[in-house]
Amino acid sequence: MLERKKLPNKFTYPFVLKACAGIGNLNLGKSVHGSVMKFGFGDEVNVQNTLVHMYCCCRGGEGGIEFARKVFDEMYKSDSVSWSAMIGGYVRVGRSSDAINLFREMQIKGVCPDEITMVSVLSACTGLGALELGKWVESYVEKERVQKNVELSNALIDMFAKCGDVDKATNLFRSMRERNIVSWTSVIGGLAMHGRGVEAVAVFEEMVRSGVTPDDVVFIGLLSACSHSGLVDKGKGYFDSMRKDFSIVPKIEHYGCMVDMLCRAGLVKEALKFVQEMPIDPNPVVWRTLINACRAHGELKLGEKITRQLIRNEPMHESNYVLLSNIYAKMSDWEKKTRIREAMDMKGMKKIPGSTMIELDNEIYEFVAGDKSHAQSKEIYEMVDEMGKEMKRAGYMPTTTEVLLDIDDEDKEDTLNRHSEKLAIAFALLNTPPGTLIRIVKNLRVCDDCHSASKFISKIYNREIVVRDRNRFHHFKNGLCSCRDFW
DNA sequence: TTAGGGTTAG
Repeated sequence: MLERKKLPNKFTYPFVLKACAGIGNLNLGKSVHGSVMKFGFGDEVNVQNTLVHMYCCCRGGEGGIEFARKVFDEMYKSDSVSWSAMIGGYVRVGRSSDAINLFREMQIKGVCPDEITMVSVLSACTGLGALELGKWVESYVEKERVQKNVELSNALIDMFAKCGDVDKATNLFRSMRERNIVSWTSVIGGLAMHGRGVEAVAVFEEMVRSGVTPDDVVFIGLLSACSHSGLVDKGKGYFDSMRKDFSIVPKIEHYGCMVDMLCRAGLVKEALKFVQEMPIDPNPVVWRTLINACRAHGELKLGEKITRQLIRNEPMHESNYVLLSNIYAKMSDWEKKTRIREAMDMKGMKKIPGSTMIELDNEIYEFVAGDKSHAQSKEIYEMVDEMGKEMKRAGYMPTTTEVLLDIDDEDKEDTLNRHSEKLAIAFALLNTPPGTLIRIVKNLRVCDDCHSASKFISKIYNREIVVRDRNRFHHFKNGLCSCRDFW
């Protein structure tokens, strides 16, 4: 009897391509794409949509996102699924601006977005830290009556929290009729980022009381909340409770939170002991947390030793060199610092340039250190000078040990004044009415000097300044910061 | 009976 050969049909490929997406192997995906063409399913919109999604999920070589865009651009007919797949793809690889631009194109083309599209667009706003844009998306959802399901509400909570308006995030959470563990996690994590640990703990307790079983992710948010608010004893208690009361085995992220918690509290030695006694291997993130604490709390020799070991294990990770360079700067050991710089140059590594973003009148402005590209550049630098004078009159001392260059103090001060954060604040002071809140978003952590300067500026100019840095928020008000100088 | 989405340390 002849064996009947089964041929793939148009329902087969979405399955297979989805599996490829899960594996994330570009070459495998390409070969399935070849098969799609061979069997004549290259014009099926459903198959094309999954191809776009598959390529968006693939790494390797030059990355799959450009292949995805090629398939997407060549589609004869596209629907909201195609656009969502492509927009979501950009978000996943961190290309939030491209995601937003594609959404604008979608509107011009007249393709109607649905709730899934809007979730990705909100994630893009979150990635950029663009609150005004996020608010616009929210009003669009209301106006166009996009179905507001749990996922979309969760995306809104996350967006508001990570774009700086955690009160709005909390209110939204309160108004939800149906919540799931992600909703709770988003609001707890959001409060954590803003240093509102006591409230985060209260929300967690409320969650448990209401019968929702915590998972490992919500514990990351909870422990990070304790860490950012200096609640060391509470944090230790919850860490033990994970295993004891909820049978959750702590993962490296939970250990990371504990190390961070001890470090922020200045308990560097205890943190080191904790790391040495951990039942799982510490990863580079844990070591870097410890190293940064060594620098901040003056344990410079210990920090140097750990960093040297880390560089031996991870020689191509640039932030390790930056950490070591920061330690030498604090030791005022310019010779060793220069050698680190040279080692980085030889390996072709560069420090990531710091940048600061600010939204004004529906535009996004970005500043880098020493930026002269802005039309208002002259006024901005005049404003920076004026700010410097006012701050000094109020008692501000530039933190010149932060500057990683072997130059004299006056030049160091000039370098500090050109930090992107100060340029963005000057720009905001020039262009917004007195008393208005200033929101800025940084790609790196805020430096000691900008942190100190922001406190002075909030008082002198009577402005609340909300800064999102790489890890968390700082709310500067009347000369104080919500992080209570733990960061 | 197929395709796109939300939370995760520093």
